Amino acid sequence: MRPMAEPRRRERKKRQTRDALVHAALKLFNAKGYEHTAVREITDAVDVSERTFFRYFASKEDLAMSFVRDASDALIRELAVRPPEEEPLLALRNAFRASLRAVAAAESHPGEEPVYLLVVKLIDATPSLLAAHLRYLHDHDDELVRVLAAREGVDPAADLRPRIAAVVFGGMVATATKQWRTEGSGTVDEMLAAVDACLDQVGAALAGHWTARAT
Amino acid sequence: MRPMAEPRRRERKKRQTRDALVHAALKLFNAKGYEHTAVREITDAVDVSERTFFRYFASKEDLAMSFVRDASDALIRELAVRPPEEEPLLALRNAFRASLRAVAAAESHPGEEPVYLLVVKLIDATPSLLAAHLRYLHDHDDELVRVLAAREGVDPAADLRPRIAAVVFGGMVATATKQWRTEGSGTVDEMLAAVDACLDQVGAALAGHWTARAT
DNA sequence: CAGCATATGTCATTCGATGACACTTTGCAA
DNA sequence: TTGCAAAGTGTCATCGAATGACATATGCTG
Repeated sequence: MRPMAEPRRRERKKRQTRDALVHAALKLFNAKGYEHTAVREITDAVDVSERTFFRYFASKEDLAMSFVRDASDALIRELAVRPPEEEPLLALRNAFRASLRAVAAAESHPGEEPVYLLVVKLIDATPSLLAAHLRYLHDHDDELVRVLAAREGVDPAADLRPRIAAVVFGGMVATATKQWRTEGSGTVDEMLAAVDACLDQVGAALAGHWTARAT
Repeated sequence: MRPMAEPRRRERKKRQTRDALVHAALKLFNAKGYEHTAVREITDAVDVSERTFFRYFASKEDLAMSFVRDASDALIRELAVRPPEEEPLLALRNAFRASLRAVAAAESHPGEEPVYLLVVKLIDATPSLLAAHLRYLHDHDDELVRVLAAREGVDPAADLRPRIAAVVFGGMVATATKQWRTEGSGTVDEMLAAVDACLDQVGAALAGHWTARAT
């Protein structure tokens, strides 16, 4: 008959090897860099065949992007539960804050650096991963757009505003990440502060001429 | 002694093979898609070795990105010569208009579809190229930031506004391109109109709640 | 246990990319 | 003109990512 929620050993083992692959990969990536880590090395560390790796992940890149997916999903979820009174950009800001905290807290052994921050730094330091990340954002802003449009009761197909808000917000996060990477100690709070700083100046950056002044 | 600007045959031949590679590649890309075109096929069409290809271009991707580089450079140039009275975003908009027109007019035989538009469509339709394109924008916004900051006389290191303006503008171009690709006939004028439409709504998208209304 | 579905392993192959080395062409100078 | 040095190119070998075909092993269900 049908597989019918075939639980137990099989499913557990799958999750087990998957986790082992991710874990081993991350360890190697952080030790010798993404580019200089062969898939072979990852699979050797877990003792599975190379072919198996590509049954779990579409590509080496895909493995690294799994964290991005998680974070993106978390953002969407948090945005969906923000109170409707909050204006779009404030809701995005708060949702980002909540999701980043949640993702950083999850899957990180206390006392150690949050895994998610390691991944962010890895992505930012690896050209091909950065490209993949940007494309992910570009490809998945539709979900964000949907939620934003629903919150405000507008039609996402006819109204450009939700899409624009999502794109601008994404751009600010990307910009803030760039700043965050090059200065400071790389904590979650600093990241949030950087995003806030960017968002706080969007209005000023787009309106009229800029008056010379210290920031 | 030193090479000392050794011009003539050598340089001409180099440009010749380079152009031949680009031309052959573009033809093949548009015929069977970027992914399904092997470097081998390109070099066979030009009758050079595969190794030579990689002496001209760092990668297959790099060849496709050469057009993006040209367009980006054109935008920077146009922005630099915009009258200082124009506000930053208006200057960007006008510079984009001018550069797009220039790039589309260049290297396109009259009567045919501008080469540049073909490339834009190719990039947009090819995931890996889209990723590369986004990364290019992300990596090269510093140049745009410098010019913007210089125009307005602010310090790009201390002031986030030029960077934010550049990122937002880039986001709008990307968004407009997405729209442009999915609806309409894909002309230069439609592209410009799409960018204008996006830019015209940035203010409304970022401020307060959205009132439901037809766009 | 039998029989099935699924997960995994093995093998072969394609394609992008890079290093090492030899050969040819071009430019320059004695 | 001749001869040398440098730049350009070709050939060969190799690596890594990714995919298809096919066999094998493992867990699931009756």
